[in-house]
Amino acid sequence: MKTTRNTAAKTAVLEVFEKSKTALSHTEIQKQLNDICDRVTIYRILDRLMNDDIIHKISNLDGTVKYAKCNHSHQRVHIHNHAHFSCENCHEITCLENVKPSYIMPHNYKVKEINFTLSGLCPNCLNSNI
Amino acid sequence: MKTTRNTAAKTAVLEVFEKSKTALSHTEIQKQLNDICDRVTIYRILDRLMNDDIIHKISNLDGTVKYAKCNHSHQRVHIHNHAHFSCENCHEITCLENVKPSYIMPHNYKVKEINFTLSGLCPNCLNSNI
DNA sequence: AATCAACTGCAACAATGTTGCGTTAAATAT
DNA sequence: ATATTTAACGCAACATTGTTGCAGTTGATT
Ligand SMILES: [Mn+2]
Ligand SMILES: [Mn+2]
Ligand SMILES: [Zn+2]
Ligand SMILES: [Zn+2]
Repeated sequence: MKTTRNTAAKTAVLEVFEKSKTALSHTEIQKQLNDICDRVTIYRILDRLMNDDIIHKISNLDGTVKYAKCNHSHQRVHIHNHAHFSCENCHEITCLENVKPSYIMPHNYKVKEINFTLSGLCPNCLNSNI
Repeated sequence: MKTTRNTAAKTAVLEVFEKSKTALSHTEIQKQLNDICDRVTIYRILDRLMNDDIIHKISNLDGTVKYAKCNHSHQRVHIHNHAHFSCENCHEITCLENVKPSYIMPHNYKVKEINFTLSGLCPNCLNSNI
């Protein structure tokens, strides 16, 4: 098995995730890193962090892709079954760790992963009533 | 209000949707159209059809975006609350019109749209046990 | 300190989607 | 039927996002 190394760039990316309360896109991460590494390197770090179940990917209806830290990496069986919220006003994406959809599937499908994203207005934008 | 016109290209795109049982990407549509129009035109037609609630967009975890016909355009209040299934083997995406997730949201969020995509193996690929 | 492979930077590329603008052709009125 | 209006089109040019190959670098281990 391939071992994974702790490089300066990887540590920096992890710090950015640690500081952020919302999910981040590749571009947002790059800006916060102030070009301490190449953008290709960021893509590769994100891939590794996903493989190691440290972050997870969130794909939004508008096509944007963001990443967020997993708050359950300690669990033996790692499963991302929580929902995400995408604000149509401020475009922030947050994990709703406690929102887990229930649903009934037709037979003959094998479900391995789910992606449940809700969009609308987040508490912040709702209060400043647009 | 801007009126919408029935052009040859738009009719051709609609026929492609009519024939297809699964959701289609922009590229798949372009191939089936045999270059009867420019690819930019297809993008613009898709935008119009979405505005008119004739098709809807499906955004997958792997970043691919597909479109499918709405089977409920007749309803007075048009809402896309059904799930979609994305097969990790054949990459086909199908509407699961009868699968509608139930969930409990925290207060202070205003939900306007949901995107619920499940992935795994579709009935076809499950039977030919990969 | 030497070794080894994971990691990086760079360049080059592919895929996807957008915009501006001059031209074409639906829909409507004459 | 013909003229008018403007939605829709083709084309070129561009932006963004993500991928790949390869030579060089650096983290971890011995
Ligand atoms: Mn998670
Ligand atoms: Mn629909
Ligand atoms: Zn917001
Ligand atoms: Zn399949």
